[in-house]
Amino acid sequence: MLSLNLRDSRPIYEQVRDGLRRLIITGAIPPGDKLPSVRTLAGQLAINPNTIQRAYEALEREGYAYSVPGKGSFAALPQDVTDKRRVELLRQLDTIVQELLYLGMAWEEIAARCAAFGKEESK
Amino acid sequence: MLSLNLRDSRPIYEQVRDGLRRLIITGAIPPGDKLPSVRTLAGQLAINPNTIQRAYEALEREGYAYSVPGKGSFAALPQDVTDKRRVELLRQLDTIVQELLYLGMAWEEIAARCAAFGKEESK
DNA sequence: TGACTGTACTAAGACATATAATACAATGAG
DNA sequence: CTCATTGTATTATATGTCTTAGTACAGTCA
Repeated sequence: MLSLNLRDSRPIYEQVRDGLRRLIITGAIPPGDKLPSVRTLAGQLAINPNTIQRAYEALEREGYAYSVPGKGSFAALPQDVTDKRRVELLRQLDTIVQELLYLGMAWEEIAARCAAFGKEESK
Repeated sequence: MLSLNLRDSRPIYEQVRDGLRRLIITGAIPPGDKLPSVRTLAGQLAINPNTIQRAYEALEREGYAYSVPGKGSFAALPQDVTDKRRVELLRQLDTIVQELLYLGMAWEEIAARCAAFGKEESK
């Protein structure tokens, strides 16, 4: 389900956060479905529950999940994702596109890559 | 020339690296031109020379700069930028586009944003 | 020669990360 | 109600990274 690279320089809680976000985005965890409990996921990944909690807090700040004490944590609806996340993604997109252009890649080629994802989505 | 946010969680050497990379990409520092010396830039930014050196090492690994002992550090030519950087950027691009699509943004809109940069470039 | 350059190394402190060990309130099945 | 599970909070500790400080050495060039 999730994989970790303990050698990676990135903090574990970021890897968990990005991994879960990806599972939600790809639909592997449908909106409204329950995420693994803090203790369960910590056991599966063989890490501390506090680290999982930190990843869940981050996902909740972004709007990708919400937690209910006594019940569990759940995947949120796309509509509930905060606008700050959208703005941040666009900012990152601009930076990457600008550097790719500097490296000699044509903007048509970059746009085509985005289009390919769009058509993939509608299958 | 460069600005730092000491409150930011990001390490200073990463801010310096990204800032210089941006100056090179945008053409503010043309290929072949000399970058500020380790000690000079450290003095201007009021930080330690070791921190600047670390940023320069990173830029050299990416291919955006090269250093010559006794002479200085210089902006590299785009041709010398490693292919690994290109692949890494495309990987990041895919991840961001996929998340933007999940958030409901149309791929035409994303492609148009890339096109806007492309036309900006040709002015 | 002397002033500059990049580079290397050690030591110390500040800070983030991760673990460990508890504790508490809310939930829901029995 | 009882009890296991849930999220959440707290404190303490160990480790690694980041940054500064200080020093040193070799190459470049006026």
